Amino acid sequence: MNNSKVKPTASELEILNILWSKGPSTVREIHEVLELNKDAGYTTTLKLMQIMNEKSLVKRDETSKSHVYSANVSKELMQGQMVKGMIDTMFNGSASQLVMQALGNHKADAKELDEIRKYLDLMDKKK
Amino acid sequence: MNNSKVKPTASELEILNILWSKGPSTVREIHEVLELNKDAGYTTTLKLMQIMNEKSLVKRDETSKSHVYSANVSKELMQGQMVKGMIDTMFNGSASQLVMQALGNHKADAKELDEIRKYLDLMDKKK
DNA sequence: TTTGTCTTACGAAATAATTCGTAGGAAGGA
DNA sequence: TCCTTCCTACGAATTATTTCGTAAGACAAA
Repeated sequence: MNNSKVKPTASELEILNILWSKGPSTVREIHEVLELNKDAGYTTTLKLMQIMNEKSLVKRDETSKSHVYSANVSKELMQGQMVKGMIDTMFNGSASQLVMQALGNHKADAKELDEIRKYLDLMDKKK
Repeated sequence: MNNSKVKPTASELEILNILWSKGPSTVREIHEVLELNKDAGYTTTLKLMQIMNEKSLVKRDETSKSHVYSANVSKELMQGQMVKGMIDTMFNGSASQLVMQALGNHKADAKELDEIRKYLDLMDKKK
């Protein structure tokens, strides 16, 4: 039940991303997706997922012969952790600095900008 | 002169941060700052900075006995790289998703929100 | 000059992360 | 049953990162 502050490595994050988008999956299924972008052996993927299980990043259902893994941390939580880490180490603790950097370099389209504006208004009203 | 896409490790990033805020410094000076937060030997810091020099993350002036190091990548560039990496790996390529996550969890104060709004307007006008 | 202090360079140990080979068991078809 | 295929577990090799011990030179004070 200990779960706070686990930092996934880059490889682990790739796997989590697949689990978040596909939902519960076997090692084989995950591996097939990974293979599209990089090449690694099947047992490499397996091992990685076993380690993630030990770390409680994922949980697994051992009912059937092929274990079924699912993410044990939410994408939102992990996003939050990572954004916070980034703000702390690279933006002197200022969320808005990060926001401006993000907007500056990756021109969101008009629709996106609008969403953000709405979001800002929403936050104002909450006060 | 090859410099694109160097990824600093966590330790290297700590050093870069110090260089960015203090400007050109000797190993001794950097080490003294690092010591405030963690404990590591002097030669550890030295080695790290030598490696960073090889990677061209920093450059050094060997004129005096104590070499003087300075950052060889701008903070803004590195912030950009890292934000981009984050957007790509964790936010499906959407900058605004990251922005909202950042705003959601780290309530920027009213003044900050205002800055962001101004920034958004600015971007609109640019179009 | 001799000694103590500070510096760099170098190599290698310690630790962390990734990769893979091999063994053994389950399941299905011939 | 016997063979082939697929699965897990495990241990160890490989690679990356961090840490530090030691040597050698510069320099200044005694």
